[in-house]
Amino acid sequence: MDLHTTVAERLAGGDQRYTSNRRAVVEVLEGTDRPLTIPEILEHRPGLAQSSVYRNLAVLEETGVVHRVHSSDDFARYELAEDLAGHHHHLICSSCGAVADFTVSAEVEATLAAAIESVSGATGFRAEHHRLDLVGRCRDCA
Amino acid sequence: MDLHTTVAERLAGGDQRYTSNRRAVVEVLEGTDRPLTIPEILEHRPGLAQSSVYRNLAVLEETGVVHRVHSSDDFARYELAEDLAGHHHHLICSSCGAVADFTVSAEVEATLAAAIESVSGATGFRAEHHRLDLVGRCRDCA
DNA sequence: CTCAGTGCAAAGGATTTGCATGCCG
DNA sequence: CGGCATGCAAATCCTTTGCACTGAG
Repeated sequence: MDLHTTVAERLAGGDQRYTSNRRAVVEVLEGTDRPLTIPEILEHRPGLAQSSVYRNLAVLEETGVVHRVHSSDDFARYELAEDLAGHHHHLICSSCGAVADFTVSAEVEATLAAAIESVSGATGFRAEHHRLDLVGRCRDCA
Repeated sequence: MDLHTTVAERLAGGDQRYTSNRRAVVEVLEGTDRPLTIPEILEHRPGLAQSSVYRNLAVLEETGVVHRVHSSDDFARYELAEDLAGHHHHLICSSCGAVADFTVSAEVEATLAAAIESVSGATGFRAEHHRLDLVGRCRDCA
């Protein structure tokens, strides 16, 4: 299924429109392999108003189209939701806040999933998903 | 080795003093099983000045005594560094931002460590540590 | 004495919101 | 037409900083 069709349907399910501004944001996120900050998104589409990007990302997050990532700096980062971009993890630079994607083998994921399952049952916490991040120094900051 | 002795030494190593305000912050973090926000720390020690807590937490973080945790809300949370409080993971509520601690078995940790090792080699990223978080709804928000 | 630490108040800065306008449905 | 989306600017709010004062060494 086409990404934009899926996004349009997901927005429609939340009584939201797939406007050109929202499509622009999705296209920017579609064309990258790491989460982007709002300033970075604005660099890709200089015509967009900052406040609209903030508002549209909020709508897209509520609708399950994008996902917000917190790093070590003051900027929130956004990426397409996992069911749209695939399950992956993040390398987070503790110095500059840069974030890159990476994946691990299916066996490791299975081990994780099993461990998480047992934790959920024991705590009354209803897990939606897990996050495995690597924190360290990126090549530039090393 | 006593916690406060260790903290004092670690601060001294960074040419910092272990003042009563800093000790108060460490004592609050010592007496909890989850990361705390600055407002929460101030509730435990109403006499402290907010700006001093911010500044002291910054010093304690640079010295490797405490660790900053980002959640889903706008508040940074702080806990004792892993080598002081033990390696653990976080349950993060996607609704209210609450954070709780949990641990997984040594086997799972070993699997993770091996997977992380291979990723580090492949990317030029120098990993300092990993973060495995569970995101979902806490009991109150479920 | 000296200088890091402290407290108060003011400033910073990412993010949010009010309001008038434009556009999709 | 009606209501959501948009853009600009102003407001929010966690966090940081300037500055004068205090206290430990």
